Amino acid sequence: MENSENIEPDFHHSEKSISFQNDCSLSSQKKPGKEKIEIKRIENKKNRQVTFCKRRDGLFKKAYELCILSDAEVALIIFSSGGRVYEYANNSVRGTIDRYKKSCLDLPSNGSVAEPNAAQFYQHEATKLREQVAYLQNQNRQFYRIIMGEPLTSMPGKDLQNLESKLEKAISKIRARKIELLFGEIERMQKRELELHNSNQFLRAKIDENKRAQQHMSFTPGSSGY
Amino acid sequence: MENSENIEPDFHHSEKSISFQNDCSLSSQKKPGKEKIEIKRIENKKNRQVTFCKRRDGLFKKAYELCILSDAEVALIIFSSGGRVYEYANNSVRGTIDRYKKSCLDLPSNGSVAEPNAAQFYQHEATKLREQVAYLQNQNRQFYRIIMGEPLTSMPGKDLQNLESKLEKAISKIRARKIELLFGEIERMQKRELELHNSNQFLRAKIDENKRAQQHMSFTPGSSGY
DNA sequence: AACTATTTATAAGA
DNA sequence: TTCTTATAAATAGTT
Repeated sequence: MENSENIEPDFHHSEKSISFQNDCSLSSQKKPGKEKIEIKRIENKKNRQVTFCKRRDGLFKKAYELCILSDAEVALIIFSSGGRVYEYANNSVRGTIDRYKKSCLDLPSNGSVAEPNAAQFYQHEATKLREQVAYLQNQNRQFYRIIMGEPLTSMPGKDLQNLESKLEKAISKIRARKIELLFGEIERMQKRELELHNSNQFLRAKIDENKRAQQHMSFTPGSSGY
Repeated sequence: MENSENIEPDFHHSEKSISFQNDCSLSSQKKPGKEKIEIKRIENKKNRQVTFCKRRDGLFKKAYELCILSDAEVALIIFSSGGRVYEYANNSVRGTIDRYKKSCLDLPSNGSVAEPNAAQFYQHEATKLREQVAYLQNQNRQFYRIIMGEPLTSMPGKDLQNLESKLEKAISKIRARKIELLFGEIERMQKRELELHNSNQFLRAKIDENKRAQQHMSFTPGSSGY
């Protein structure tokens, strides 16, 4: 289509790899971009829909592979933003949901809780949610303390260690990101410099042209001769 | 990561491209293997377990991204081959299952609802708690993202700077606290040492006393002394 | 739907 | 368990 590359598609990869050793500055605009995206809601409706389909299928495939490779049981329910439902299960969605409910309610003393009633289920869920709330509140408090400068008394040594390493990682990440931004800035400036240089040359040429024109004028005022 | 290839790209890739034209039998074992696998049950138990964990996490991540990008609602239930349950949902597993049931129009998990009032009560409570969880999760979002390793794209440079310094302070604080704890420990140990020392002296005194008493005894046997 | 440059996931090794 | 690294797989933007 666009290039002669198509003649030998088998060597596509070796050809591609050669491009790794070269600086891309000359050819960076040759190929259309397929870029990293950040994980946030896609505003364009069409794109969102397309991405939904692609990633939904990808997710189903991964779920399938997990089942086969690891001998697991999976149920996956997806509602699109338009409200349509898609499902995957290696056994059956319903069966896996039932197993899930049982696993939530299972009591070691009771051999078979055939069909736990709804009240028990919601009660259990409420308990879980309360735990989650407690956890989140605690985390929130910790965050607040750390950032806002309250003392760290009462935190066990092991948690401190854990937190320290997490923060270290966060800082590394921040620094990497800053460097990335700096490089972006440099690139932008280089581009701008090039633009200015070009426009400069253009202007100089223009000026020279004007000068020459004026010289002609002064040598041959009012005349159209050589 | 990708740039690290630049160290010896020529060697690496020329070898690879040669392998296109040659039989691989001589060099196929040169590189440590990271190979394509076929999708079938992994027989080695350890490998199966490791693969399960990795792919489970990958699946959760993909599910999360699908939710955010495409504004979808997802519930994902996984049972490992060992029978442990893992779940992911952007809202709540239970809520999404309920929605799923409704969308199927005939998936009553329980034919007869034994205690509708109790169930309603807990369901209401669960709903409230879910709201609270959502609120707290939102409140914690920044912290969670940073600490749990989500990307920092989209954060302006100034915020990054700010965050970095806050985390730096937090780390200093953590280290100070750790040192404090260490000093506390040392102090405790010093105190303990002193106690032991004192008790030691006391015991020595006691022993000396006993010795002297025995010497007196041996000098004046059968006598009550003075 | 198909293509492909990139990014992301991950199998194996340390 | 966590990190690394080579490779396979997924996918974003185009056509």
